[in-house]
Amino acid sequence: MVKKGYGGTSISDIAQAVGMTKAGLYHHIAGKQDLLFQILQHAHDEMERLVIEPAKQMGDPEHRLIEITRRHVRGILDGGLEFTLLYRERHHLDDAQQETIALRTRAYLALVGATLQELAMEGKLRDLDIQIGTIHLLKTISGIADWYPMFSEINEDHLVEQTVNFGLSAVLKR
Amino acid sequence: MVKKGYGGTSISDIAQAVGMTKAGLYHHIAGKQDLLFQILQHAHDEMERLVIEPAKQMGDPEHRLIEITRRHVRGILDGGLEFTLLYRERHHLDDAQQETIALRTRAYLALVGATLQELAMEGKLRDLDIQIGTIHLLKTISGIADWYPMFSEINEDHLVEQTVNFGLSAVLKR
DNA sequence: AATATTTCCGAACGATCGGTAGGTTTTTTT
DNA sequence: AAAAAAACCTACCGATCGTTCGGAAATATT
Repeated sequence: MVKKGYGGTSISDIAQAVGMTKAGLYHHIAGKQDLLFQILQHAHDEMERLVIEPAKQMGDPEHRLIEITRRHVRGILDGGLEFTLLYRERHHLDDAQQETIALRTRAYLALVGATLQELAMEGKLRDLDIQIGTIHLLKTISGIADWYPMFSEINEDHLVEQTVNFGLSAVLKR
Repeated sequence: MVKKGYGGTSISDIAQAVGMTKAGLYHHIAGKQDLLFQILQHAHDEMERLVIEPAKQMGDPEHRLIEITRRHVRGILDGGLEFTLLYRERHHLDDAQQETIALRTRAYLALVGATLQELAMEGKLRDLDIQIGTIHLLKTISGIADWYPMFSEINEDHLVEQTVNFGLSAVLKR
């Protein structure tokens, strides 16, 4: 589904991938739409466990921003968050499900936004629009999931550090 | 198709959108797959006309980078390049078509990469991996198409300048 | 060993998919 | 005004879609 999209992936495809029949698979899922919802919920669960919670422990906003970037990129590379790619298929959900996902996404955005705000008050931030900076920062990170499979010769640790530097340089005075 | 994806958009949907029947539409297109190919080709045509050609006229690499960013973002906001979003549906094409699109994409990437290389030789570039920096830069820009519809209250000129600053700060010593 | 529960499958459903054949209407060319 | 070409439609094709049902295996519980 990551490769071929929601509409391009049939229930038969999924069933075959897990070594089952369609009917057998339907004993475990409530439907195709709900499967997508569960996947997105799981992705957010992992995001909170591996990125948000650890980051919230950090008092210093600069270190927090570095930690968020590092852990988020690492999460994508480890494949655990790769289905963040399915986030863009959220329009296939019903309104209530979309709202649930939107809330969790906005919470993550707010965390990064608040961190930039703190940095601004410490005088460490460049003269930039915090909202736009926040989104650009997160797009740079989440975008890795889009292109990294095509450039897999790049060393993972190297990519993590380069991304941290790229993001920090973009928003911090340095 | 931008909203619902290639697989999620039927020929009937498209026909209805242009006020025609399926059979009527088929008088103008060779098939669904070829329609996607033509759209991507057109997007690249526009990209070359509105972004690449003007940028190639500029001798100074810093001004060239600014021009590329400004024109690419402007192109997205003007909607003419919005279907860059369909770029991620390229796996629905056959191998030959995919290669054609990949070549044109790589050419754009190479233009930005070469510009960063020039900046490096002028000593204006930060200590960064040019390949990764290039991709991050272009992801920041093209990513706008993903989220701007959800934040359409942001002023367009403001977004353009903020994006130029974000990108330049990320890669240039300043 | 008997029973209950979970897991899975074969077969089929109505709906929709991309695509086509043949003919009618509209427009352009002469 | 006649002829040619382009635009468009109705009706249908086989294939596949998501989903369901009744029952068969397999597993767990007693």
